[in-house]
Amino acid sequence: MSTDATAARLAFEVVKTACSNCNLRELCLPIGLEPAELKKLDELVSTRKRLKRGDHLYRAGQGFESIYAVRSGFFKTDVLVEDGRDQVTGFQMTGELLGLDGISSEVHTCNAIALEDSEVCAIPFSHLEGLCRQIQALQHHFHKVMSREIVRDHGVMMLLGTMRAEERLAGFLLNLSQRFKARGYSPAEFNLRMSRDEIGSYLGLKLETVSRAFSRFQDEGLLAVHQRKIRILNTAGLRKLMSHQRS
Amino acid sequence: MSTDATAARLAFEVVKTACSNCNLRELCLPIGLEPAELKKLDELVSTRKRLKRGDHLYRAGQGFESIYAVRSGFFKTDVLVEDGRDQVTGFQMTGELLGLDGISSEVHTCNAIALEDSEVCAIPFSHLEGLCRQIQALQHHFHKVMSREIVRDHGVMMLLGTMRAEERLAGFLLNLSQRFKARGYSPAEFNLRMSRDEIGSYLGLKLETVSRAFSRFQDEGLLAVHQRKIRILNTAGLRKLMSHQRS
DNA sequence: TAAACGGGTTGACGTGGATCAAACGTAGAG
DNA sequence: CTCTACGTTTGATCCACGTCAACCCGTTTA
Repeated sequence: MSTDATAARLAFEVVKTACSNCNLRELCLPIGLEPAELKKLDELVSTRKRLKRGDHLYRAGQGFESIYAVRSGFFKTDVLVEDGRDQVTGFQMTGELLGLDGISSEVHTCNAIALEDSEVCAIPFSHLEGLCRQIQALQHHFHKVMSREIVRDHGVMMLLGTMRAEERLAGFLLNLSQRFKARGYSPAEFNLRMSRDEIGSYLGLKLETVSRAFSRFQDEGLLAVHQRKIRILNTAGLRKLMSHQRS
Repeated sequence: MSTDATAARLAFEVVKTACSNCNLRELCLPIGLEPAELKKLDELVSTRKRLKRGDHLYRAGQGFESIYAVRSGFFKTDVLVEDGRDQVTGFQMTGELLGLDGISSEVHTCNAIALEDSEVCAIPFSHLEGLCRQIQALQHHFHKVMSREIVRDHGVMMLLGTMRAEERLAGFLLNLSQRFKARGYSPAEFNLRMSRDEIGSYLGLKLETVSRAFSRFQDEGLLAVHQRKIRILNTAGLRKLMSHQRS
């Protein structure tokens, strides 16, 4: 890329963002702040970044400086091991934070990849820590967000450790549904942004198994599946399927 | 329990603890603090709690107030779902923190159970947050600890999602070995504090599978196993086993 | 309009680990 | 010292999911 083009692109990317105007403030960090505090946060979140589908937001091994809030779009995070194994560790949508794993060692431990054209707010971490020392509500909220990530991970461990294929997929779909709902979208009808292979990687299954489970759900009238377009026809049925203990 | 006995027990339990004298300070929170700061921390960590093998430190659903640092002993955390499923989400040893999952919703989301007679320091969380606002080094360290927990969970997800039984057990043993080493114990010879069933639950395997994997490791000369006493004979072999990608 | 391509579906078959069952320590209790 | 109990080991069998392979479908490229 030429220097000119880079400059132009940067000029385009570095957009002044205002948390105080952002319609995500209930999902993201600024929840429950006073106007004066919000203003401080505005100064903190200085840059927005646009990414095209397939772009890396960051890569494993890269130095950690900022966490990111998804403003629009959809991401996945994955870890790869030298022996070729890889695992999708999460999917992130609007209002969710990316990069918390990098705090521990000052280095990102996974890759974050846009699954569609997306926009994120970069939050320089040392600034965030500074502000957390000033604003108790922000500090507490940030701690809650990190803790929620730990709880979420425990849920995934549960899923991977104790559930069979159809239960895992049902759990995954119900989780997505609920997150879409929380963002004002239909909980019953949505487009998957990820491939069967990526779902499989997240759920510890092969893509063929994921595909078969989709087909079976459709046969049983739980879902209408058309490529990546999903319509949930029987939420209760999916939920019941998940709680069928084995043994 | 009679009121007298309770009072006596409480009197016994509420021991003044001094972080500044604690030999764990490299593992726990106080790393890299100034003497004056350490003194403040001393005031924060007011109580120590003793637990007998099998005691619950806290239970899922219980209100969250404090996080705990393991001073001595060994713990497991597990989540149970109403349908009867349960999963061990982690094992904690000296210097490690318990209860971070409770921050998100002010309620503990898992059970913490002592696997041997143990002692913990209770750290009232709101006090900790207060101190984090005053002491930058403590704040940063705490954030690192939370982030490390997230990274650890990703590792477990990797293990559960992509590894086969022997690889999981090898990974588990190497992890334990490394943690014992970091605490000044032999990395090659240690006692497991948990049953085969608990290992299995953590690794997403049945106890029989764990037992068979132990036997095979012993046959192959990688380990000497005598009940819960483990001696690692070939660390490199275990490590190699783990990086044998499949497919 | 065809050809190439990537993602998805479906079928046939193999296998790793679950399940079921029995026997074997080792540790407390009487 | 025996009895009982619990955790562990080991064997035989089963099955859910992985593997391999063919085919389909929608999209992009020539």
